[in-house]
Amino acid sequence: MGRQKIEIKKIESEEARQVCFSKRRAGLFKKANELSILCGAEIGVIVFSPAGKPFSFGHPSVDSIIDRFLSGSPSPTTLPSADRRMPAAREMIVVRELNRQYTELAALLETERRKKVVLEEAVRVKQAGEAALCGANVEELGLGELERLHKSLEKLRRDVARRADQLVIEAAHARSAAASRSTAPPPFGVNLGFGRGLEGSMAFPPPPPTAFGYGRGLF
Amino acid sequence: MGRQKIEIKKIESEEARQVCFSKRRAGLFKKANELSILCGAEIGVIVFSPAGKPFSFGHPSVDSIIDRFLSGSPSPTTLPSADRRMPAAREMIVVRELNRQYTELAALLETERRKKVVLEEAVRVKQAGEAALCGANVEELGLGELERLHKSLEKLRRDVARRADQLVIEAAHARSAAASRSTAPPPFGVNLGFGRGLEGSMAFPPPPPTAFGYGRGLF
DNA sequence: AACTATTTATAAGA
DNA sequence: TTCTTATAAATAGTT
Repeated sequence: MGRQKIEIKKIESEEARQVCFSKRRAGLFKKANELSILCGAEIGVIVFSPAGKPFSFGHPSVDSIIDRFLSGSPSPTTLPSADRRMPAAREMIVVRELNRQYTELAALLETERRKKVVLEEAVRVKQAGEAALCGANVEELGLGELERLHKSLEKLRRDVARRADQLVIEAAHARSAAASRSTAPPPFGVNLGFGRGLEGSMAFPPPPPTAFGYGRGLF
Repeated sequence: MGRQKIEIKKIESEEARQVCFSKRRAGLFKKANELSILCGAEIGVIVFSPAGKPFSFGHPSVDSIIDRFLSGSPSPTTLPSADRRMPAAREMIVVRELNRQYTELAALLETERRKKVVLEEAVRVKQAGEAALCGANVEELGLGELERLHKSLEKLRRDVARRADQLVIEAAHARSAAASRSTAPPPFGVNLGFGRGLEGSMAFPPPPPTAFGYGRGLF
């Protein structure tokens, strides 16, 4: 829906995928909100981004929707009753092992990501700085080159300043960075992240007056 | 969206409301499906019609989404409500979910590592070129180095601006950028003995065998 | 993040 | 409910 029709298949470009995800998630939540208001329906939407970050929309709240759904449906997915005998011992060990590996991997990933950021910065600085640092021969440059160099230097200067700030911050929060990673402020009344207690119905500007049984009560 | 614009407020006519609900529910599910495919996101949508009838869409399945959402949220209020049903089966689901997350993380880590390799290569190339050009060694971009670089860049920028004012045009100085190359993707595979993370069950298009995955048709 | 050319979704009507 | 159609919305690609 835009400049060109696209095929509905996985977007390969990571960046494009992220952009598309943000746009369409917003669109999806808007649609859900409109449906709940227009038709007095109760709706819950949960989305995990490709990176695994959870987003949710709920009217009146995601949890109330989930509760209603679970209590109303006798869980059809559960496997045949084949493992009711010895659940605890072995299972617990496995769970713990999985948890351990998970944590380990997560830490590793975090480390790699930090390294990557530094490397990316290094590449950028080198790219732009190469000409600058080695350009003791400014006197030889023409006007066009000078203008271009000037622009890139402005940008580089900002980048470097930002990078310096980042390093200071990273140094301070290197340890706690893995745990709390909230980045975006709540666009509208939806949950961003795992935090509880902030969800609810007030999804868009006009909080639905609701004359249909469910209030905006958070339940 | 149609013959005329409508205000987003509750539709009074019962019939019109029902029609609108059907159309928009279909639209919402379609959007959810597209998002899950395009962006590789996991999505669950639950809708209760004004009459109280439940509809759901899930990729890979509503239940897996709910489970992931609940297990990811250390909430004292939500976990109990979902946990009071089938303890044994839930354990299994948790294990599967952990395994799924593990696999996902491993893939993510692999992606990051590959990127890092490419970046390292780029840095090496740049380093060689730079050393050849001016002998400067900026490999370790610590905070101190960045500060110095920042200062020198500011100065250089001023010099350039001044230089531009003189409008001295001389011979152009062309310099081609260093090329970057990609490296071979090393294999990566870790998995415990637990089959697949998820039983791609009632999903939308992926598992074509089963009927269309949305709607649980209770009541 | 903002902008548009297009594609989609959908409100009415049949 | 389903189909059609005029029009409002969403959004892909671009900047």
